[in-house]
Amino acid sequence: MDKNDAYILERQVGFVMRRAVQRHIAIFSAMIPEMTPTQFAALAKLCELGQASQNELGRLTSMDVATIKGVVDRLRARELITSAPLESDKRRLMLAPTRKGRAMYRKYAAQAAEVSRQTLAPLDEGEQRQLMQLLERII
Amino acid sequence: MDKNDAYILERQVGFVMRRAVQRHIAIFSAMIPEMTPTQFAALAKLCELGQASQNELGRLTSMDVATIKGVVDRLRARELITSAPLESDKRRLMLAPTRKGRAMYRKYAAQAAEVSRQTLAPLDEGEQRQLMQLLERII
DNA sequence: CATATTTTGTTTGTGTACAAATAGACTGTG
DNA sequence: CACAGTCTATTTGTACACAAACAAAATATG
Repeated sequence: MDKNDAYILERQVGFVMRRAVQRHIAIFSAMIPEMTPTQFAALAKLCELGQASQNELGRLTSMDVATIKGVVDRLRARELITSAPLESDKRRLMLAPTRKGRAMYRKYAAQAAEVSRQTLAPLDEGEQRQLMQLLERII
Repeated sequence: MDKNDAYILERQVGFVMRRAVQRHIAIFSAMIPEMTPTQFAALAKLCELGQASQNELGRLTSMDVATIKGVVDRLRARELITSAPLESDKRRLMLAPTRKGRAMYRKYAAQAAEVSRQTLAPLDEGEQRQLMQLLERII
């Protein structure tokens, strides 16, 4: 293999993104030890929607069926959301935030925004916008 | 909460990066179903080094002690690497790729590079460089 | 030299993440 | 209406990822 096409782990997008996500999660759990980024994402989306089926919530938060089930189970165990089968479509499990869940969301929304700011802190504003736009295009 | 500081999940770096990583992993496992990105990373780094202790390999691939142990166990189970306690320092577990492991690495190195290309394919060359540089700065 | 500290590795527990198989409920089409 | 196909949710199994607690070995320091 030539020097020019050597596989250099540190220069692969996947590796760099993985490390960036690791740092982000570390910042998140330092700022908000009460819940994980995934749990907060699901709670936030459900608060935004008011209610949603488990499947719907999974799609909107990019979690597959098995993953969203686990997240929902844990949020429900902590009484942050409720779930009930839908009368008009018995396949679907309708979810809604509890009062406690909405309070939790309100309490941490500002902190969660701050997590994003800290994650991007090494960059100036223009670079932050750039990074976000580039990332959105490789999704 | 004001409209301007509403928490919009889709605009948070963490969420966007998580989705980008998901897409990357999907591309990887389509191109290289034989092993995971993590396993390939560990194998690639070990092939580059020739040998390394488990801890060392973990640090260089950004995996914590528990994670690297699992990855090493699976690579060893497939006889892609060997491990042996070091005589001069009995705490350390020295790892080295087997012939089979090196062959596996050689076989897939080009494909792994192609995974990175496909992940970045929506961007032109300048944008790809930009994204990589920005990501490296938020690690 | 003795012991406090650090380093390396293991174990356990929790939480994503995804594939594949299953079951029940709905929808569309003949 | 019947039934094939689709949708929703669950279950199981595998694989990261990290925290915390532990043990053994090495190193540092007094």
